[in-house]
Amino acid sequence: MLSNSSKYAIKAVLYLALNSSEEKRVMVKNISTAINVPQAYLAKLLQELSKERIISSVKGPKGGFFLSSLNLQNTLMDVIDVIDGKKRLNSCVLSLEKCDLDKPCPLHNIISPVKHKFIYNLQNKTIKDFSLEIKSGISFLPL
Amino acid sequence: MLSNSSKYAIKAVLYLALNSSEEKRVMVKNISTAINVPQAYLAKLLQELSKERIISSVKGPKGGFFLSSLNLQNTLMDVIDVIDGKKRLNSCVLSLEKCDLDKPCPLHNIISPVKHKFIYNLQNKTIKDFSLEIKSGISFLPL
DNA sequence: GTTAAAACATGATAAAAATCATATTTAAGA
DNA sequence: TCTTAAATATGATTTTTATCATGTTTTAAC
Repeated sequence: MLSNSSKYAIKAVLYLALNSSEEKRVMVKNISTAINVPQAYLAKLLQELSKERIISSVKGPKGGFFLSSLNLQNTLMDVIDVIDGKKRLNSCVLSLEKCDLDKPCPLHNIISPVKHKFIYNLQNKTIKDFSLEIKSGISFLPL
Repeated sequence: MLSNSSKYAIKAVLYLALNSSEEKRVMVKNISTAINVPQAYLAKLLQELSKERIISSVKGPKGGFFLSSLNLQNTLMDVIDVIDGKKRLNSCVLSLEKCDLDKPCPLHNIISPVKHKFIYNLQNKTIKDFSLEIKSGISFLPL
């Protein structure tokens, strides 16, 4: 469903949503220990996200990664799209090309409703929305 | 969520449910072309399922794979367990160890309800149930 | 301007998943 | 009993994913 890379990227982005700002940049090292993801690997992921303007960064001393208020308007689907590409999430559980409402595969009806809700949320809730939920104790970011 | 291997295995088992019987065995070659999966790879998967008694087989000429009436009582979860192991489906979307009802991760509430429904169906509907649904036109097995 | 701290770029390695190949065993049928 | 058709067993190869390593560029602070 989601690649490891996407999971890492989501965790990192949510971490930044909670712990960074224009003025308070965070460096890979700190993010990686906080969310428990190998540093060099995470660095690569963050660079991709940065290149696609999903997150922000500044080089040099006192530099690091952060989310601008514009970045906070992105969705987790934007993150996933950059890391996994668009196809992965949208394909049928059994990877059947021809599976659709008219000719649903045997697992379609079981999984379809959840998946749509899942995708709907991923592409409609902003990163800011998620961070607010975490701040208010509705959800959590354990390691 | 499901590995490619599991998807292949599920397709093969459902194919057998519809097209085989104690007397009418089907050989890998025919299954593989029917469900569009590489023959040698599928052979390996079927052998694992056979060893675990999820499906039945006889060697030699006129041999092949089939589902006994006992086999038809198995569930797709049995298939998945053999191919992917038990952990894969049950883990959190973000692979967070500590994600649970008490401390749900940000995606937990979005995906949890229907995932449970999915898993419930996988382990409670028999392969026979699925084949009946296909026979009655409720669901389909395209390629 | 020199130094140092950070992201950025690129590529090498390792591990896992998917795929292919080949020899062995079993059983039917002549 | 011999041949042949099938599954079975085993392992090699390829591809993808995950991980590691190292050099380059940018920028703050002195």
